[in-house]
Amino acid sequence: MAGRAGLTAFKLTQAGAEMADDLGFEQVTLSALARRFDVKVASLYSHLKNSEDLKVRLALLALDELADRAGEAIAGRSGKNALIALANAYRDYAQAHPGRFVAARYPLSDTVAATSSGVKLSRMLGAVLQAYGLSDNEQTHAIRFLGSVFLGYTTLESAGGFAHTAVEAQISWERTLDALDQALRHWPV
Amino acid sequence: MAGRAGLTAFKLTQAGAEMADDLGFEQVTLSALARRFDVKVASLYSHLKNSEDLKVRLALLALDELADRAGEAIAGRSGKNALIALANAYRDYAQAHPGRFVAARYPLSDTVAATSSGVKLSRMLGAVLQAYGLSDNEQTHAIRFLGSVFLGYTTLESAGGFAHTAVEAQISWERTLDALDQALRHWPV
DNA sequence: AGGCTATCCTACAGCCATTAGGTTTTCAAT
DNA sequence: ATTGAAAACCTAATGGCTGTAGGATAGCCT
Repeated sequence: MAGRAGLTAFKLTQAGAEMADDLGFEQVTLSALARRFDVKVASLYSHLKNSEDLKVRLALLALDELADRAGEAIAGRSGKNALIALANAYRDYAQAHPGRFVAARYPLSDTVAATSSGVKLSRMLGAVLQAYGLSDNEQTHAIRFLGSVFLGYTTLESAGGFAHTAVEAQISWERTLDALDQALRHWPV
Repeated sequence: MAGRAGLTAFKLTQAGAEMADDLGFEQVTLSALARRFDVKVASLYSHLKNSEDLKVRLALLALDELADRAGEAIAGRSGKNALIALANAYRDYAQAHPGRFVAARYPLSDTVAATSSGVKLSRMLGAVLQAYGLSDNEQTHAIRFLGSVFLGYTTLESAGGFAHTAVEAQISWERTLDALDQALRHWPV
């Protein structure tokens, strides 16, 4: 026997995130995680409340990482440049970490969601929108609009929804960003 | 004993769709379905290949229904009116049938997807876009853009993503549609 | 050294999916 | 009306996953 595995909730979450990217979010089970650490499943319950707990941790990790990248992307930029940088960070993350990206959409309770990096992300969208000079209420509408486009586009793309047409996805993405900028500059009061 | 249940793949799919809307797509299991028909699980295998088969059938059913409603919505309309009608049909369906709406996003194989009503839906988007006079290539980009917005917005809304701000979701939706129309009318060549 | 505590274990129970192979109902053809 | 095959449904068994209860043990602290 080679001593203890030295498990932590964090290590488990980290490993789960890697598994999610490699095998898919739905393949991340406590059983698979236990196999990976050469440990019995029951042992995981010392570190995780249950399998739901693991999924929530994965969601929070993904939101954290996503918010970090978004923050770096918009640093020192504003206006359309900031918009493009944030959008690309979002899309790049989804492509580099498909499993984590699915995890980021795992439904969280209201209280957990309120303390997640999801709100950070939402505030960053607001920061990017500053340059477009909208009122507070309109900014909220615009944040929802932006969030919808980012989520929808990356979801469709990562699900292979664009793979069947010969038309380049990269161009579609550029058009999408241009269209967004256009819509924001002429926001329908 | 009260005779046979008279199962069919269609009846099972129908019941599964109702269960999805009532309890959530992920709660639709062969076991639950068997309980509902007061039948043993193994009996279902005479009608369904396996549980994956059931999920695919649910996805196809949902895409079918969605395409039907979208088709009715745009009949006799064009331009922004058609866009709004299609968008509302999409959103209404997602709200009325949350479980089916999740099912509609269940990943399909390329060959199955190609024969699904998803392509119908995509062609309807193209039809709506006719009024905006885009080239063939640009229309493909615009279809992806529209699909992204519809999917993203309804996903966020049905996941309760807009419930925390006091700002009305209905207004956000109207702004979103106006913004879409704006972007399409001034499509970035 | 002794003891505490976190860590990890065995054992068990429950739910779900799937397969193999048997029984019963239905229905069409005699 | 009988029969015989196909369809519908069943029992039984396997294996994977989650979760709980309670026991053993390693590492650390005094």
